[in-house]
Amino acid sequence: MNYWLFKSEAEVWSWDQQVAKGDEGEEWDGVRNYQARNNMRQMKIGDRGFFYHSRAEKEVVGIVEIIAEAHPDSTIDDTRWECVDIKAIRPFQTPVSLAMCKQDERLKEMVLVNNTRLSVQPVSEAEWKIVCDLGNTDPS
DNA sequence: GCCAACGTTGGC
DNA sequence: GCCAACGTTGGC
Repeated sequence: MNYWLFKSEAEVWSWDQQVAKGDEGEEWDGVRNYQARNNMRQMKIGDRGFFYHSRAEKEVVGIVEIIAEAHPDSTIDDTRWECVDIKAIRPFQTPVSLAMCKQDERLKEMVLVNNTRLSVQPVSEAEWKIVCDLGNTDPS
């Protein structure tokens, strides 16, 4: 299984909205960046991801699961752009802030810390466990 | 609200 | 194919 991280501004698409979608989940649409899209193309059903609120909160707030692999983005008439579908699995007991990640020596290689502009990123298994641990949250 | 970093566009 | 100009993201 692979691990990922999805960024969203809470004003645009929040964790609460994702949770409200339940098991049906929702398209992760609107990505207009090739690196982010390429990451989504590598996702498999059952992969897990962090849900991160950028800009205002800057913290990991929940865990999601990939429920549909890359398909054309329904919000644009341009075949270049694809997206996956995700559903909420569980919220973080304690949100893990960007500042916490930056302070943790073990996370200094994390894409979140080093490439702030990438909106869909890979997370290593070790990083996954560390962040879940920091958030007192079940990593499974 | 500002601005640095980055990605994309388009003229040449 | 290069690179300047521009637009957007996201941390601070």
